[in-house]
Amino acid sequence: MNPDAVPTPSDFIRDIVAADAQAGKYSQIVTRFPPEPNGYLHIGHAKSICLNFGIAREFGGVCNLRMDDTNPTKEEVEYVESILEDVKWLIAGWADDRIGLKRKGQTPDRVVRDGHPDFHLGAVPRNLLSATEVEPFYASDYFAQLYEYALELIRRGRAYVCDLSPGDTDAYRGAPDRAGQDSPFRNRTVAENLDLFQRMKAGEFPDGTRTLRARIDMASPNVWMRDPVLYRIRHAEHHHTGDAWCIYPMYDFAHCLSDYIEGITHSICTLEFEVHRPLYDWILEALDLPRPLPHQFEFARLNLSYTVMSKRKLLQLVSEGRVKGWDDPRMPTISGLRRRGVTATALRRFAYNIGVTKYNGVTDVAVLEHAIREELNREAERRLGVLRPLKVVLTNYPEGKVETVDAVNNPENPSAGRRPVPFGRELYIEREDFMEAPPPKFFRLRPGGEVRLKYAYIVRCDEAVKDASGNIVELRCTADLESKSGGAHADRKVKGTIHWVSAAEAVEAEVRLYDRLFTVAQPDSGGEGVDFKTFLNPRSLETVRARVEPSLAEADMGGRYQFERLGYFCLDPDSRRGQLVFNRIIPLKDSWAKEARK
RNA sequence: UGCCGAGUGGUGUAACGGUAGCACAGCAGACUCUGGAUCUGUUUGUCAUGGUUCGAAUCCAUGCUCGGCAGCCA
Repeated sequence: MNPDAVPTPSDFIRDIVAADAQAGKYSQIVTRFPPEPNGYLHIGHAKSICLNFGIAREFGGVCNLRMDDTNPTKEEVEYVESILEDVKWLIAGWADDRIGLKRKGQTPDRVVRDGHPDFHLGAVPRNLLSATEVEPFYASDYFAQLYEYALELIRRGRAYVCDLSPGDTDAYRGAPDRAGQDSPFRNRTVAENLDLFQRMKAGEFPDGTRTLRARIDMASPNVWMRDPVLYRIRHAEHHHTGDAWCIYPMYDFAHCLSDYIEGITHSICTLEFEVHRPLYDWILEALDLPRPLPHQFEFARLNLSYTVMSKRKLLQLVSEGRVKGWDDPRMPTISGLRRRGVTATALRRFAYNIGVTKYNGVTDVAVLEHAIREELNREAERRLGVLRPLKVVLTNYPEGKVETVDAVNNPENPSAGRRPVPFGRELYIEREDFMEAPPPKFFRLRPGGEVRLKYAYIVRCDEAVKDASGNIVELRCTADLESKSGGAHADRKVKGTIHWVSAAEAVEAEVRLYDRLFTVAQPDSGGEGVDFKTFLNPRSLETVRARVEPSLAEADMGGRYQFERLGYFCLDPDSRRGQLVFNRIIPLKDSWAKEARK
């Protein structure tokens, strides 16, 4: 089954888009995904990507990828590149024909309507240009146009240059339940504002000495309407525009106008921007723009149990070395999940399953895990691998004899075929599949007990050999030579079946076993002054030397395998020729673990 | 204590005045050469109180609870 063959999603935002499309409000639906390149994308962004690109594909529209890069001091090209890669990976084969990009280096076209400036820059039609000729949109590509819009706002008496210091600006703003006070610079003349703003741009003033502010209402119950800052002075190098500018627009000013310039119809963001919506609309309306205005809609961001989602916290984990990098397989980043082996289709299915609402809840990470297993169970070929090897000698099996057993590649998909696996006198089995004094309902090997070796023989354990300190180092067993799988007398039933590898033929591999990064469901709700890192799981990564069946020596990067009875695994990029490194994507559900806890 | 928003089983989400459903999780069982998968059954819910209505999760009122907002961050 195609994992994307799910019913068309429905939610309150799609309802709005559908109604707008129905009413013929727009010639085309245009959404946008606007990350700030100040960190790596995480699974919360994946939710947003699935929403925005999903709407684009369902309504025959486009979703522009835009870098929201208006703050030079926090943004870097490394982040731009990772964002591009992550988005492309996540939408590949699904909505990659809907991504809105622009010609490299292109900036908005200038149109003058009724003497007022207007700018437009739409996405380049697909297949018109090759991948090397296009790039994402950048808010910073609109700095010149935004500057013109700012001048227009000043001319209309809707913006002014304010000389208040940052501290005074705060003080004048008042509090949520206390009106603010007008800035003493609020009533400067248009000419003076124009002059000052141009000089701000020219670099005449140091950082923090002046701002451009919207002239709205210092007594507004919505603090974002209390003459919000539109431009600040920052003599800083910008990753995309270099040193061309020393004034930079604020989010609220840049975002709505970027949306407008690109012809966005539905600007979908998260709940915390709800209080900014009046400002979003105010700016666009104050400019009296000639084309249809974009509208902002808000949905609840994703919160996942047992992890953290804020870029600030993820950055902290990276910079403090708590994880190996942004793409550490334990990270909820898209690159981390990708390296871990999680597929894009699983992420999309997850996004579909959780839905879109305005309720700010916490999604159980089990929902994600289920989406991952569901696909992998269907798709992944099975292999035999032993994570913690315990040697087994079949005392009645001829020395030096090697036979091959016939193993099923994927019981969920017969067309995946079968493969030969070597079998011999000396084997490794999983240490935890043997217990000297097992509890009830332990269906694996025990002294005197029998177990089926998957695809091979039923064996009985005769003796557990121990070293001087009492550790079990080897099991001596006898095989029922009549019981070989597929053989004439194979139908004898035993309660347990375990996996194994042939000692002589198995290859060694490093296997990285990942567990949740945090020990508590909500690490960032620890209460006052409790650092989320307190709850870091010290055992989130365990590395073992495993033995895996020889066919895995040819495992390919990007391949995903189920090691039978254990979980799903994929090759890590750290692998070298002859040095396999596997990541455990996710373990199989383990109902024995549950039983054992009782 | 100003403004904005949200409350449906353990979690997430449907039902748009007409049988409260789905998914995940849980539990019980069947089946199984993966204690996987699959199948069957099943526990648990409309924040509260009033009102409108033949009928309310849905409409109205009041209250309660939770989240967001006072960056020259986004």
